[in-house]
Amino acid sequence: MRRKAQIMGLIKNNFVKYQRKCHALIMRKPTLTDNKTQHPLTFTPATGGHDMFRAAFQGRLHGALAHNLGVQILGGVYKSGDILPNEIDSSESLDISRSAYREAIRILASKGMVESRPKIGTRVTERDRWNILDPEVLGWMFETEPSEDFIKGLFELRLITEPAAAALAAERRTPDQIERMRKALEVMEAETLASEAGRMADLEFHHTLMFATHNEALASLSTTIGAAVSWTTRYKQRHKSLSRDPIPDHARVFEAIERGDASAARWCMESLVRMALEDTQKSMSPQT
Amino acid sequence: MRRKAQIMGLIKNNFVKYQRKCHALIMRKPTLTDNKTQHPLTFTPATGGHDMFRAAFQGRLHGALAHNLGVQILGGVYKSGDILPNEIDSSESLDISRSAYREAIRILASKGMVESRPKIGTRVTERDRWNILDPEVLGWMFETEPSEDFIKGLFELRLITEPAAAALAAERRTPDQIERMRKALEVMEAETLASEAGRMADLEFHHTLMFATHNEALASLSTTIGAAVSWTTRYKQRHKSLSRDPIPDHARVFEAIERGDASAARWCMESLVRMALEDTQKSMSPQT
DNA sequence: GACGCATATTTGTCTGACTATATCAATCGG
DNA sequence: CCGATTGATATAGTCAGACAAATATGCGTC
Repeated sequence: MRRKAQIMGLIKNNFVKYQRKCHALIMRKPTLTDNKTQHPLTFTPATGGHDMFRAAFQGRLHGALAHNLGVQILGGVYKSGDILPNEIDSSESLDISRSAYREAIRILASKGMVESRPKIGTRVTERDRWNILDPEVLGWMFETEPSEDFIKGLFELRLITEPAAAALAAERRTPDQIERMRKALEVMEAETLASEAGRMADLEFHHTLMFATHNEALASLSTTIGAAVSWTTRYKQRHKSLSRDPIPDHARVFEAIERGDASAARWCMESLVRMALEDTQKSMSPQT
Repeated sequence: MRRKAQIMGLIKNNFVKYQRKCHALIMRKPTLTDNKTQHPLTFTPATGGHDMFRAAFQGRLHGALAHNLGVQILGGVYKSGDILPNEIDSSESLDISRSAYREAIRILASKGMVESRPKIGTRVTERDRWNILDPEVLGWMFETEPSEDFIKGLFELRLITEPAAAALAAERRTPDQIERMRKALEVMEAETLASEAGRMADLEFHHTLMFATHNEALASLSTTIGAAVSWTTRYKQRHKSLSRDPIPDHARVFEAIERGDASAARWCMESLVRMALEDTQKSMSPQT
């Protein structure tokens, strides 16, 4: 194995030199960079680009493709049971290599959205099998206006988990976590939710809260829900100015947690989420 | 661009032929087939092989590798912040191609467990960033004995979501779903949880229940939790025979849902989960 | 009519080369 | 002496083309 590699290396080196020469002679290198500017797949952060998500595929081809395909599937361009064109055709028509295409498909497959088998192709799975709680998938979901039912469902989930989590957090939080939440709250007060920094602080607040439950599964769910919250908040903002100031609600939750009052924390959080749902619904109903 | 490729292709083709010749001469190709029979990665379904999960990577190399790496990461072989050996070395030492290795890494990356950047390598991310609610990840988790805290956390999550879901299901279930739950219950009664079929019926019961909430997010969470339930059940079984018969609990939940009594459904479900937690804890404590 | 077998098609795997990118060090300018 | 620019280097990312494996489909045989 090694021996082979060595020998091949020797042979190759000379050839590569020749190749480079040809390369340079035949045609100025298109550098791929100026090609990329018009590549149909360059990830255009149309959504504003939360760092959290952008990080996942900053300019990586397979990531961008997975994103696009994911959005298309969620948006109904490909329906459950549809079979995408085979790898050769797909990669060719997208003007990318088969490897890149395959890696994109692997990403989708790992989120349960497609399933590929030899001789069959790559099939979009049933909707109830795909993993919509994956933060990335959730992000894709919000690229196209998600259905009202879906958003309602999301809030229902928040309404179930977050109050319970707040109660647990009130019992288990560490002083350090209280400090972090206090800081986040201060930032929120200063910036309001209209700014990116304010939304980030909101996210930090909820995330720290979930983390304070010292429950790994719950914390993970938080990351997801946090993502959703951030999306809906943005969504809400876009349609009309916020009708109520959510800061007092947050402050009440915080105080309850700080003094370790579990049932108060639960109750305040429930009211907070309910308000948020109301706001979101209000901002959605006009265009119904 | 095209032209370049063509010309290079011509030049290369001849070279490649020569290369192959050398290749063949220097060392017989191990045909991969007879190599594979003893391939260290052949997925041995040590866990018994739930169809649901096995389907994800039936013999696929990248799937098996993702599985192995995933288990190793979850098991602490690679810690957060560790950087795995580079792609060339890894794929060589595993005796697989770089593509297969890369696809495995993509799977892991899409679950948030690793993050790879040029010149840095592939780094294991912070534990709180990985997506433990992904059904596959959860499955991997149970390959090595998960920590008691983790299991407790999982049950806490069940304790939060399932009663609420039962209440919603009581209000929204369709006749069809009642029928499916009844059937599942019957199977459970006939087979008990000791058999595979019985466990499957249990899973079907919970899944249908979650589905009956007509809440997509909740249903997705159910798939995950269902997976967890099935794993813990198996886990429980392995250590000692079940101490209590869980069928009556299920029956009570079912009846409440059938007659649309939301608060009863919530209450019965809560008691069911609590019992299950107790059983699981009992079967874990001995070896503490 | 049922069962086994060939075939064709599609994903899966392999190989090797090249590109892009980001870190780190060294060098140059202030 | 310090800082910014630049270059070297190592690593993931992309590409291209071949071959292997799997399996649904259709054919042929019994």
